[in-house]
Amino acid sequence: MKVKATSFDIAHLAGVSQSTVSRALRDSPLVNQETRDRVKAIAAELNYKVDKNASNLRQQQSRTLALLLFEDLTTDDSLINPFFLSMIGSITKASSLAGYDLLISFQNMSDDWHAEFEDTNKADGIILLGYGDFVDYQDKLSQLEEQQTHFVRWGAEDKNHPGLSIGCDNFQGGFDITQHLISTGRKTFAFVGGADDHAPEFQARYLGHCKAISEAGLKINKHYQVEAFSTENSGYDAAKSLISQHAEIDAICCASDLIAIGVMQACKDLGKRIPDDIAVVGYDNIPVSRFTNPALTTVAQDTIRAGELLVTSLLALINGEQITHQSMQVEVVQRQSCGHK
Amino acid sequence: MKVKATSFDIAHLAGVSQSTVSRALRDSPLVNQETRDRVKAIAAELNYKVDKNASNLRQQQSRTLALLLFEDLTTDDSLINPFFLSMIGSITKASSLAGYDLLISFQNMSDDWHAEFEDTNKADGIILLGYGDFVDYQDKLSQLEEQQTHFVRWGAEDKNHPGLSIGCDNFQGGFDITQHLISTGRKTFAFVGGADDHAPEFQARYLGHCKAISEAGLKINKHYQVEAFSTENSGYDAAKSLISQHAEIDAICCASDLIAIGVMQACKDLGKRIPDDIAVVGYDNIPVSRFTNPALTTVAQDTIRAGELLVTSLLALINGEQITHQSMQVEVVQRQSCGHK
DNA sequence: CTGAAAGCGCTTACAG
DNA sequence: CTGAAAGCGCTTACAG
Repeated sequence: MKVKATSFDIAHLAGVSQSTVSRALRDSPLVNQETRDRVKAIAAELNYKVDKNASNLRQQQSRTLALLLFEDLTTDDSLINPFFLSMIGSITKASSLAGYDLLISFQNMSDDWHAEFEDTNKADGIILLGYGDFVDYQDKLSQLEEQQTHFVRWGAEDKNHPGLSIGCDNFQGGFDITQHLISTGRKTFAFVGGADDHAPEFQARYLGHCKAISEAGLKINKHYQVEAFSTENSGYDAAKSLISQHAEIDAICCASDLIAIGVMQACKDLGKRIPDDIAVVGYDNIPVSRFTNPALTTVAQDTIRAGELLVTSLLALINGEQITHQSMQVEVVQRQSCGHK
Repeated sequence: MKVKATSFDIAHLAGVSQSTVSRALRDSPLVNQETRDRVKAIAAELNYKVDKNASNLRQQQSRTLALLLFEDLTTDDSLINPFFLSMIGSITKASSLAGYDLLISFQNMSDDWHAEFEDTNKADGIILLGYGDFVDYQDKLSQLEEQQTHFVRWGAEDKNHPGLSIGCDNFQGGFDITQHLISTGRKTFAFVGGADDHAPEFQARYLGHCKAISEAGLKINKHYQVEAFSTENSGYDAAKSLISQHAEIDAICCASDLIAIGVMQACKDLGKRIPDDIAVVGYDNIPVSRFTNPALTTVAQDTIRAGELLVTSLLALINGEQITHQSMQVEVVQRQSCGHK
């Protein structure tokens, strides 16, 4: 087994006290420059690294953030929503930039709530990501708040929901893309994705969608909204029955790109041409959306920015600053699936 | 600020010593059952959680694994290969099952090598994931080995490469899928994806591909192999020039599904029908491969199993057991892009 | 500018 | 079965 050097070993070799070693390594101005250099040189030579457990224990902080991902919909690991994966990437990057490590944990709603990361001093704060069932969620959030855990959540704001959330303007996104569809002459709109309060993000997109329709003087038909959670399969199944029952639909707004990919497949299997017979649009602008056939028109959320915002807000919270809900802009990305030329 | 209970607080309330509290909480048989229950009850009431920093420091272990992801190809966060995302999922699951937390870090090859996770006692071992440039990689691996860091790597085995690796049989995968293509009557094969020793996984797939071709008595044409790294764009660009120069090609094997998606797009843009004019097959069986149009024939790697294997092997290594390279089986998944009916 | 000392909150030999 | 004590490896007031 390898035996690690401690600050005492360095002190011994440098002929100074251990406290001086500790100060030198942390670049304390209290230490003579020459001493500092000498200590650092020896530390480098011994391949010395500060023991984080000791340092964290002493400082009562971990310089670590925990990212909890919820995805109750499925037990299949491969179905992680690519949008969240982008978020994982940007969150990881943002926390590393801030000098924090990132613990990650996938959880089912049904799981024991693993949010003891902060309680055990393994993390200074928690980021929550996921479109799990929001109603179940609520309780757990309250619990976190009660324990005075520092956390931020990606998602819709909700007056009566505890904690801080950062999210995109889902209502606006649903509105914008639907308006775009209307401007290209579509008349009969369907929406695939849950629109109840169990999935507030999807609901907001749906409400924006509806607003655009009524503003245009078109009719909203309740039967044209069908439930789906964010997987290709779920979208496929939902669209198949929807379209076969309602041949008059000429545009489908999907609550996510994953759903849209399934919906497009269903259209093809039913002999509907996209976009000639029917327009299909998504939401998220996941990487593959440019490569579907036809390329998917969708709503982009800036995941880079989102990751940064999540991390900086959480850090602010940890530092005791006052933070409020933030809503980010969205943008319609026009491709071919809507018939846009 | 919340003030956390310590084991001393519990000791006080339970009327026992702090050492007894510690033992009781760890379910030591040394402690009287009744005392144990009482201590636990009080701990639960105070919402007490063992301080991991203190506990880890004392035990000189962290019960944490670090997952390092390399992806040098791009600075765009959204382009994380979905295959790796599946792996992240299964690794997270496997480590949580083993009672370990998971630190995650995306790194560029150019980065300072962050593998001090183990040196700082933040992690007991490291899992390396990524198809970065293997030649650069090599040095860093040697360094890890020198420092006696515990690590396992996802990927091809390489005689002269340091450390333990777990991977799928890429050669066999390349062989099997090419053979399948041959059996459907294709004659002129191209391969899109790097085939040099900078990307040994891709290379192995290519070599398997070549073996199948020569075994069938067909001709291998060097010009039909073009470089690409694992993104849709890269595949698209590679295929566009390949196909326009060599109209005779009737089958393209891609080193990854992402590449294949780009290749399919290029085929379409050039007016080639898939699979009628040209067959396209991928590698990885990422979730979206079922939803491309036509659905992509590909090679499946069992990511669930891979994640488990990676974690259990690493833990064995940490426990000082002797471990050797493991190669997992692959399986051809037949869909429509190869012309299979 | 430097050192001796206390203490972060645990776990675990050691003694009874 | 239980307690007093040492110690994991740091950081940082305190004193000089």
